Amino acid sequence: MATALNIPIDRSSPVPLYHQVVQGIEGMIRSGALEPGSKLENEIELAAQLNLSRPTMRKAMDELVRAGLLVRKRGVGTQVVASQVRRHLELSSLFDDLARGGKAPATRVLSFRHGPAEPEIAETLQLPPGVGVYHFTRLRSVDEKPLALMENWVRDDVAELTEVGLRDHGMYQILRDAGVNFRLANQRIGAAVADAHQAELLEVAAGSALVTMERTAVDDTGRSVETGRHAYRADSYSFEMTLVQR
Amino acid sequence: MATALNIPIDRSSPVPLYHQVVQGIEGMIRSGALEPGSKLENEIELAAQLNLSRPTMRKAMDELVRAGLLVRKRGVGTQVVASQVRRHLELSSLFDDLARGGKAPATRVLSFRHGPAEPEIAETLQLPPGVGVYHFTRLRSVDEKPLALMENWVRDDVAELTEVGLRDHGMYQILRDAGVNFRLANQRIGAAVADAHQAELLEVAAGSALVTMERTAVDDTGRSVETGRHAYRADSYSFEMTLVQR
DNA sequence: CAGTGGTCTAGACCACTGC
DNA sequence: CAGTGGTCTAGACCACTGC
Repeated sequence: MATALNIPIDRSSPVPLYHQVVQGIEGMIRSGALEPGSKLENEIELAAQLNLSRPTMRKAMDELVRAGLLVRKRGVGTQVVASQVRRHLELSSLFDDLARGGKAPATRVLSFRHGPAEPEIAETLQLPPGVGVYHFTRLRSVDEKPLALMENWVRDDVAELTEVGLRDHGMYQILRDAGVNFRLANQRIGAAVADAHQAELLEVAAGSALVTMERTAVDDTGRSVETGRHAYRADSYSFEMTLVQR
Repeated sequence: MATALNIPIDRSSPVPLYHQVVQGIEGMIRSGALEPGSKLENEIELAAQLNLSRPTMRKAMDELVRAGLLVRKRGVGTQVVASQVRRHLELSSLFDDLARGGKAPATRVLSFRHGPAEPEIAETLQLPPGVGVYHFTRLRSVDEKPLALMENWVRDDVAELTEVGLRDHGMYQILRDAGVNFRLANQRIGAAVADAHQAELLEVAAGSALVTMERTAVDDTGRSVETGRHAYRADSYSFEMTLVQR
């Protein structure tokens, strides 16, 4: 009954073996070769099929379980999840998400300042003495339609930001290019109604629903690099995610 | 410079060793024994200190990285994240969240039906022929204040639901008690403005902001057990989460 | 170059499930 | 009871970082 894996493993590839397995199983699920609800062989058998050790096979399975593609039960086995799975909510930027979706995002920089931080922002970013911030607001549109109003603060010791740079590129892209490796973000999603100013910029009626998001992002040295408050048109944007039981 | 770990490891405990380490480090971070931004010893040294193998130590570290408490960098080392971390968005229920927060949630069951599913719901839950659904709406309040309006559909072959049961217990608790092991959920968070009906029940002005959430939950056999649409008062509720770079 | 985390192996023993 | 995933060990070799 269980489906055998037909995954090419390239031991000379720089891609880790467990990740080749992850990609292979993801591909088989996407292509339909592994049907929703179908059962996999036990992990010892699968490891043998692919000439891998059991820990390596397990590491691949663990990742797929965390991604929400497989479910496992001790004493029973491993199954492909019987429902369509959305992409896991990742640490990504709006600009990248839009670009990946084939859209052409456009950005208008509404304000841009550089200087010392207000106490509240200094506290949020835990700024050391002498470190200032860039503070700017942007309006992001897709196909001429306004989508998001974004206010952000960025430590000024991680990169040099300019108004022109922010108009032409996503903020995360600029920071990554400057050598910032983002590791995690704390974020809060809520709702609000548009005030007159927001309504005019986002081209909706005052009183329309907005999805609000506050985020602070941390890099691989543990520093809080960036914090921001965003408002999205609720008719054009929502946050999708897959939660996995720990 | 690096802080030594002072964690009791009990090899006779049913709690896995790696999880004892996770709990120990979490505790040291919470108590301040491990300061934000401080560096840990390398993992081989830490494993030796606790008399554990390196893979076991690594498994604990991996979990803490995923939880957003540690950041690691190859060739450099491991650090405690320098910012306050919120709890990871988990697969949990509103009722449990409120109860954990020391609140006393109250539920009013506004409607309750049992029968065949509408085609859209049957599709969402991928119901097999002959399986019906419970369909109900609830108003959840905390300290007499309305917080959420919830409409849910539950497969009728996983548990027997009653109006009284739903009034006195959280839905997830009832399902877990009936033997359902939830594994993952797909959810979408957005915003809306309250219509007259919602406004009256939630005791806000019509036109107030609401946080909306749609969710479908999957159990350990891969079945979609439950789907629902919820609306929360935006002035009292938001979704917090920590995203970790994959 | 020394130090760090990342990957991988070949085992062992155990807990849980369903018959 | 047989079958499954869960935990754990003691190594090995490698890639990357910062000096």
